[in-house]
Amino acid sequence: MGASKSDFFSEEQNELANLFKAISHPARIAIIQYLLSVDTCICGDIVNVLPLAQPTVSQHLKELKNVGIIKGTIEGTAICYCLNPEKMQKIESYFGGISKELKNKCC
Amino acid sequence: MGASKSDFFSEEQNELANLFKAISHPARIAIIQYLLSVDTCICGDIVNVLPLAQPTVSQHLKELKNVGIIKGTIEGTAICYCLNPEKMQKIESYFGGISKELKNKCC
DNA sequence: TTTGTTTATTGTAATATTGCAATATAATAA
DNA sequence: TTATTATATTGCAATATTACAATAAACAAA
Repeated sequence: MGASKSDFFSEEQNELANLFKAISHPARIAIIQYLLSVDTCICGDIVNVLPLAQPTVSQHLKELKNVGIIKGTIEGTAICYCLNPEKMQKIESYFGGISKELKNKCC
Repeated sequence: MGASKSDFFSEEQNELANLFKAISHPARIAIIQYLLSVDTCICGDIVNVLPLAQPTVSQHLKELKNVGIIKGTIEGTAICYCLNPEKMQKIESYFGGISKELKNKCC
């Protein structure tokens, strides 16, 4: 058989996996970096920054939005995108927690 | 056409994407959690913990090893697996850096 | 209204991932 | 040597992801 036995794993494990899947593509990393590089939220021009067609970028943005990594607010014809600081901090904490636990061990 | 225009993205972007891809599967999250839950490195019994066949687990372990998230040392017939604290801290720092930068902005 | 602009959705082809049976490899024990 | 045990590799079928052309939807301006 193939792909994804997610039923056998916990909801938490699947959620974490989905979160990391959202940032497991170079185009989506590039989107995050671009949103970081500009001072404010950005309206519109994300498509022009990436070497991908508009529907593809739209899809990538959707995936980032689905897991809460970015937020988009409608601004007339355009949509303004922003990184979600809470989510970033949550991911940081997740790995911080792992690091902390690992300090009590040795290999 | 399909899948992966990685040539158009930077090496750093591809590396980050690959790192996160390694932890974007519930089985691999489960492996990380299991390695955290035991006090020492674990020799062997990872296969018994997961609802997957031995070759599948072996594959998942390989992917985690490839990006440096776990380390495996040969111990007689078995192999002892450990999480790599340096890698965990590096990921934590990555998101810490993002969080820090986001504090100077507002949406 | 029509036109232009921006983003989303649909459909589909190309590619990648997942899972496992079968098999191979490597090391130890008898 | 021949088991036995533990892990890795191969090959392949099932499924998921990626990319984009075509189209749709939503809104503003003329």
